Amino acid sequence: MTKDGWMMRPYASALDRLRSVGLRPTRQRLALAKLLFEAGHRHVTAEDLHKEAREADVGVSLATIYNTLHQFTEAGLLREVVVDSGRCYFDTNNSEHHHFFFQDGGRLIDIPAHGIRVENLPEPPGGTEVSRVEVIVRVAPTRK
Amino acid sequence: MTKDGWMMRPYASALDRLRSVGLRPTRQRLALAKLLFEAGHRHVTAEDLHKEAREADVGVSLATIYNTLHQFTEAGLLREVVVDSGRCYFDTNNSEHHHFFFQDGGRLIDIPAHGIRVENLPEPPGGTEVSRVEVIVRVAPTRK
DNA sequence: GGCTATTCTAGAACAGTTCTAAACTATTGA
DNA sequence: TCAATAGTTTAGAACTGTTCTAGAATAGCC
Repeated sequence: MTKDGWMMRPYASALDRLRSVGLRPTRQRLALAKLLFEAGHRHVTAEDLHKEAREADVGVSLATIYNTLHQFTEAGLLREVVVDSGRCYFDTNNSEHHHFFFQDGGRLIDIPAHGIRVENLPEPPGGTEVSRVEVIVRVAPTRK
Repeated sequence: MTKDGWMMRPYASALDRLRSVGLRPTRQRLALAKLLFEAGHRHVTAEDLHKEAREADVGVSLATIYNTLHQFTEAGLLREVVVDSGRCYFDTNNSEHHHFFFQDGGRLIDIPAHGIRVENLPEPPGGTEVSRVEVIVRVAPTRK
């Protein structure tokens, strides 16, 4: 009942990813990177990831989940998406894009950048510069 | 040092507003409506409003602030704006528009709807309909 | 191996929000 | 006018998601 079921270099790309941003590849960070990045683009909350880690028999404390998510975000591996006060989503897709957000259920879906065109943006207020333009399309079940 | 400094019908429009959405005009709701709507467009958090109420010598509990903000939102008098996980803003401008958000300090500024054009929006996922399109332009102090 | 800086952890602390049950108040209608 | 009653307010407890803390564990280096 241990870590030996895993193949020889299961963390290869996770390892590279960590190295590339200068984060020491610890057991926990490797496991989380693997969960986060080896399954296509994802939107996870800290709790989601914690649960997944537990299910994958990876011992990681919640505090470490938070630390890691923030370190990854700071390093540019993740992007924080705010759509819901009181819950924080992290997006493994760090290329330019936007989101559909399901009001109920709280699910997020990517909209590729070319799927939306924002035009005619006014100048940012004096002394500031734009750090990101975020479009959130809130959707709800069709009522009829 | 009391409520007698106020002119004869200080709540006239607040009253109308409450009546128009079918909310019983209580002392607290009238006072909050006055604070919210008689000073141009505003973005407030529950705490902000609570503080203002205290400063205006209006006795209102925090629970009532929350109740009222939600009732007003439900009634369409306010709009909830999510830009920051763990803090909730309410916007007294319920016409179509978007926002600049100052990352530091957490200040919000309206961008009139005609100041931004969102085009080329993809269809919402099956079974859902768009309930709102929100554009948040995050800005930070120019660093040089 | 041993040393040191970094990382991890459990649990406490914290912030913002919601809940609860009891007290209060506006409205109705006799 | 005065109850009756349905809606509202309140203090404080509870809850949720997140951050902090201080000690234990670990990675990287000699």
